[in-house]
Amino acid sequence: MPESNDVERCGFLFVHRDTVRQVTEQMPEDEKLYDLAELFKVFGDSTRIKILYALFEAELCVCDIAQLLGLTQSAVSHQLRVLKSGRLVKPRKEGKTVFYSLADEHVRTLIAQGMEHIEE
Amino acid sequence: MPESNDVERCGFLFVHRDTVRQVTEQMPEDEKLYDLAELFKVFGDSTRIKILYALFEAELCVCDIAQLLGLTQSAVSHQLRVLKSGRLVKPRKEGKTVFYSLADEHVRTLIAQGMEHIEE
DNA sequence: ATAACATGTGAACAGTCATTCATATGTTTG
DNA sequence: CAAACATATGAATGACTGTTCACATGTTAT
Repeated sequence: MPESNDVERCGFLFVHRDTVRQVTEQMPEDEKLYDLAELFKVFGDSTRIKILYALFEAELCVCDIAQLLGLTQSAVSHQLRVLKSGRLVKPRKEGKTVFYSLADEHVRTLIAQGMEHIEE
Repeated sequence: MPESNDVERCGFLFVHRDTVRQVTEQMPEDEKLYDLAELFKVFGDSTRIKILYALFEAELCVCDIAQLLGLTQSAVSHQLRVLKSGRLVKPRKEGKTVFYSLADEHVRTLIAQGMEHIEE
């Protein structure tokens, strides 16, 4: 943690005090920023992205996802846990099998937006 | 890496061969999925999110960002490098100081979409 | 009840990452 | 040129993460 005394100063901020105020007023609370970073962290793994893409088309059980993507059942289960705790997918239990599907439409929009940035 | 012989099979995929086809046809190439994950990884850190939020309001130099967010100059510089290589911010050199600003509007949209998901 | 099956989970390991510290690069000023 | 300043960078460290392996849990069928 840096000193609270402003050891570092380049002089620009003193000229634009209103900018400082705007930034600090607009900035969300630390907890929200942390949560936001956590959300993006969930998208930040190619295995999880693959799983989400698979669920774009249809509800699938753990075993299906594993086969379809060439992954271990255990790996898929671990990642579904992460996706579930991020509220990106939701489970539906039917006997001994569990079907997963996208939790809401934000998932599609976010991934689509990301793809746009990649492909520009 | 799992066996190519399908050791694991739960039987559901055989019933819906068209679903398998849909998923595999719709799935982007591995490289694109990897790049997409890389992009989200850049958003997946609260320090970088803070920096982006600060740049929402105004173009800022490294020193300004450090002061404004209570971070080390070195830490900010390292993170700006990550943000720059992800094409989320762009630099503008003016003498010895370097001003950074958002690279395009996707940044705002993506963060806004993420916030929506958090706050729902 | 026992066996077969689908999924969940904990420990362990290797790889990745953010921060700090020291220092280098490049620019302006005296 | 030398000193001051803004920024960049490389190495080191501690923390976190994804996968694998072994096994536990819970369900269905015989």
